[in-house]
Amino acid sequence: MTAAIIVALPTDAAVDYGGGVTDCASCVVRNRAICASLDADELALLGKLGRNHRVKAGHTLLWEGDDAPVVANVLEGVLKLVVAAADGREQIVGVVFPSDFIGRPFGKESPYSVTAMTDAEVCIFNRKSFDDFASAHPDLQHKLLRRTLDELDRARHWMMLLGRKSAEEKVASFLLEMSERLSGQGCGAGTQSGFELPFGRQQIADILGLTIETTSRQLTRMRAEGLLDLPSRREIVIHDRAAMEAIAG
Amino acid sequence: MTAAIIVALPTDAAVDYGGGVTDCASCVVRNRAICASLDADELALLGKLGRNHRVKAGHTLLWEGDDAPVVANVLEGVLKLVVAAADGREQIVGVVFPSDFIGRPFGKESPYSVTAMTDAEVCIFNRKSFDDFASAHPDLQHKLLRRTLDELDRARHWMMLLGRKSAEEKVASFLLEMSERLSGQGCGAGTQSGFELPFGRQQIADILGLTIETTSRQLTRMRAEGLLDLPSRREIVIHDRAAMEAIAG
DNA sequence: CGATGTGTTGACATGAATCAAAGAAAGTGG
DNA sequence: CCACTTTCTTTGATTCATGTCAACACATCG
Repeated sequence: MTAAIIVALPTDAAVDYGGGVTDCASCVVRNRAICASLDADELALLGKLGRNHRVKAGHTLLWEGDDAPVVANVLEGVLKLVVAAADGREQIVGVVFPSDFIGRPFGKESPYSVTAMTDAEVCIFNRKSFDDFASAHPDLQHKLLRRTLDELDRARHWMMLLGRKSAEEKVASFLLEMSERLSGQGCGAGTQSGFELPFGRQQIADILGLTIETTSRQLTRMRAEGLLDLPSRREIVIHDRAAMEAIAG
Repeated sequence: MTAAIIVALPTDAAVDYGGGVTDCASCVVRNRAICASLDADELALLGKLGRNHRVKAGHTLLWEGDDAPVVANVLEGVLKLVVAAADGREQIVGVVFPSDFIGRPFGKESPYSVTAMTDAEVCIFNRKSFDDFASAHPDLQHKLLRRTLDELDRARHWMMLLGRKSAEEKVASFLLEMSERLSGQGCGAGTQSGFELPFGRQQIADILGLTIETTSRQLTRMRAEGLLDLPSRREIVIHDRAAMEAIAG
């Protein structure tokens, strides 16, 4: 199955936490990330602590259980938060997009792994420095609190899906949520009926707590029923949104 | 005086948000709840905003989807956070104990219902007043942030359980977590091997994303295998903790 | 072109849900 | 304290959704 994950260990040399110096003023997520709470002076200060850093698709930024030395803002790309069992089973517990925050402030170790699903760019901070900075800047902390509360709501909502929904309902819910979150990305207005997923079947399965086969079958069936189209491996076009919502429950 | 803060909630007339005036200085959770971040003066201020309130077992304090007019600290008892589907399926997405915080600060509506599983006592705040107070008190907000981050970690960990674990693993994980959280309660040191659950089989099932029958069968089987004892409906005695941990995965 | 990773499809096995009924406990009222 | 009801739990028989195993199809890429 997913042997790769078990093999790779903290030795992964691809992760050094250096990277380019940050210029916050011109940052693409300046107004959407938690940094939006800061004025020019504060931003300059924080900028000194941050380092831009590229992560290739498939590479892991933070390892579950490791001391988590960094937190970061996502500038570009999509990353997944993964909890794994000893035997290799994986559950994706979160997916983060540009302007989202990653890492565990005020905590010793990372409760999950963070892995890039696409090539990504993140703005990294040493955790300790960030913690100190945050403690001194209530507005930043307020933003972080709001974000964390939103994430918690999302996680709990997802718990309902994982614990109580059928495979069909899971897939429908997933497609609807993704169409929303992905369209939030490209500045285009409203929800799009067609979109490109940043992940493959196995990863959808890991998000939904299903196997890749069940996931594939559900998608095929939905296509057969005219609910959607699958123009290519990662593209989805939802035809009948209302029906999809009815199924999602 | 006890100005009813808000009223009118669906069906359940037992909920009015009046209740006794709060005396924070002598509060049982003074040093464990988020209030621990406040000094005497601040506490007095917050105390004016709070009202003690009793909730009978089975009664609901907050309804999913409703405007959430209040937040609260738990003083005594155990409450559940529930997300329900239209057809009645329920998933318990959180269980809160004394000194825990409930409600959704800085948010419009409650993303889940909050229902007492035992007779409970809570210290209630009008949400708006609390939001304002919190915004003016960074230390309080910091505590709240830490708590929320912890809750998020716990929720994500639970997602792994819901999405990927077998019924047997779920029950074992549940028993271990409960034995820890419940012993955290009574000031007794360390984890206890025997404890009394504050909920029945159906509720365990709703926490684990199982049916009541499967839950019951797993417990019976574990007893048959000598892993545990079930002295009464709600009592659990874990005999072989190591084996239980091995099963939990 | 073979080689490799990824997705689809089929046949089959199985864990958990469902349906049904019987037992235990816990209330209730006499 | 005893019948009686109600609620909760256990147990059994059966079904069904999803997992598992296996083969194949389809891209993509040296």
